[in-house]
Amino acid sequence: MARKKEYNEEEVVEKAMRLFWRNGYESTSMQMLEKEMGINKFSIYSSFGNKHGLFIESIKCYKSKIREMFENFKNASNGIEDIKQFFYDSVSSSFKTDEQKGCLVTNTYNEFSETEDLVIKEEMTSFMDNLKTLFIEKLKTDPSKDEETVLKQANYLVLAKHGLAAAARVNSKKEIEDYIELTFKNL
Amino acid sequence: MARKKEYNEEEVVEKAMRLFWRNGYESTSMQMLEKEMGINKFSIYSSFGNKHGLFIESIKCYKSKIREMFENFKNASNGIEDIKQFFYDSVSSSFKTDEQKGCLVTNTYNEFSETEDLVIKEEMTSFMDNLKTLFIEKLKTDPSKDEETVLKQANYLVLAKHGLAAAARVNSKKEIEDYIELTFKNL
DNA sequence: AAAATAACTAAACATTCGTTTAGTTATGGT
DNA sequence: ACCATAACTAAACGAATGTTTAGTTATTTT
Repeated sequence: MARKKEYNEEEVVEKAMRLFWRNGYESTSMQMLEKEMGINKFSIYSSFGNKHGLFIESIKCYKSKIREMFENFKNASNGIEDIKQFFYDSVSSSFKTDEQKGCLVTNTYNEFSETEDLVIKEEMTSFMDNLKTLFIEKLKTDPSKDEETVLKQANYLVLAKHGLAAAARVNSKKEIEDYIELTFKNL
Repeated sequence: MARKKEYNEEEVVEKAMRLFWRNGYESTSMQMLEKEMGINKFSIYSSFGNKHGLFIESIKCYKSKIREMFENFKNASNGIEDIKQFFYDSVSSSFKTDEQKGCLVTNTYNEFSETEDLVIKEEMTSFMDNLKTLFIEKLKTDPSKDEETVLKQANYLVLAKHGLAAAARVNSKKEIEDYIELTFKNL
């Protein structure tokens, strides 16, 4: 054995994740990552292979960060009201850390949409699919809704979430809240 | 006087605009632009100064392309039904040319959100503000709506349009249509 | 027809990108 | 205590970026 790493991989990945979130993949350079992560380029490369590997790891980090939020959402038992709360939560969390822009998933999907990067693409669509599945689950708690309606409304909510994510920084908090209210008015 | 230009500036700008639309600003290189526009780098630089200048010109081109659509929308006189039609139109136009991804405005706003590029930023917010103004105008045709409701619903529609733009390629046409239906259900 | 000038081509430019390499420092086991 | 080895620093790498320059071609004016 030999010398120990002077940094914690999980910690530096989280820092990278936030930087990627702020700037997107292409606009985040290795120099910026070096500074933000507080470690040398060599260390980044020996820990994560290359920039792409670091990004994948950042996505995984995001995933685990978001898992808790999803878990809470999943375990709640007030149907549509939970979805609504989820909307509010996701907004307030992106207002809380107001450096972050919108939703990492939406941003990343947009940036990689023209590439052939299937790993990234599948990771992103899996995020969206999971969300849709949760919405369906919640909507099903209302027995008066037939299957078609549930699916329709779930798709609607996924798209509404997209709108929220895309506009979370350009619109005011009040506008966002009004939007959520109206979104749930006829569900 | 001397030699004439062998290309039409308007034509090549439109080609540049479509390329920027597909790839975003950063991911579109001068080499790609050279090929797509069909003219030499030198010609691009002598006509538009630099890459940024060409992009500004591309935005102006987009603006004039969209103006017609906006004008039609403005002159229609069926209130909310016109807004709904506008939603369908903007979706079908982005499905028609399925190379284009979502909405140029939303994409650009996302890409430039972290920069200090005020020219671009203002150009983008002006697009959004114009849209909101039109929505307000349409919603006002219903005398039963008070001013607050109109404003609230206009904001709602702007955000819904965002969601549509962000998800126009990842979701199926049917899902998009259902989304539009539900969006207008309680307006 | 010749001179002037603007538009063309293509190569070179400096800079930045992601990545690698060479050399140093620190820590582990024997 | 010493050697092996892993983690560090910093400089260099080639490729790609946006931009400029030098040199050629074509068109207008006199």
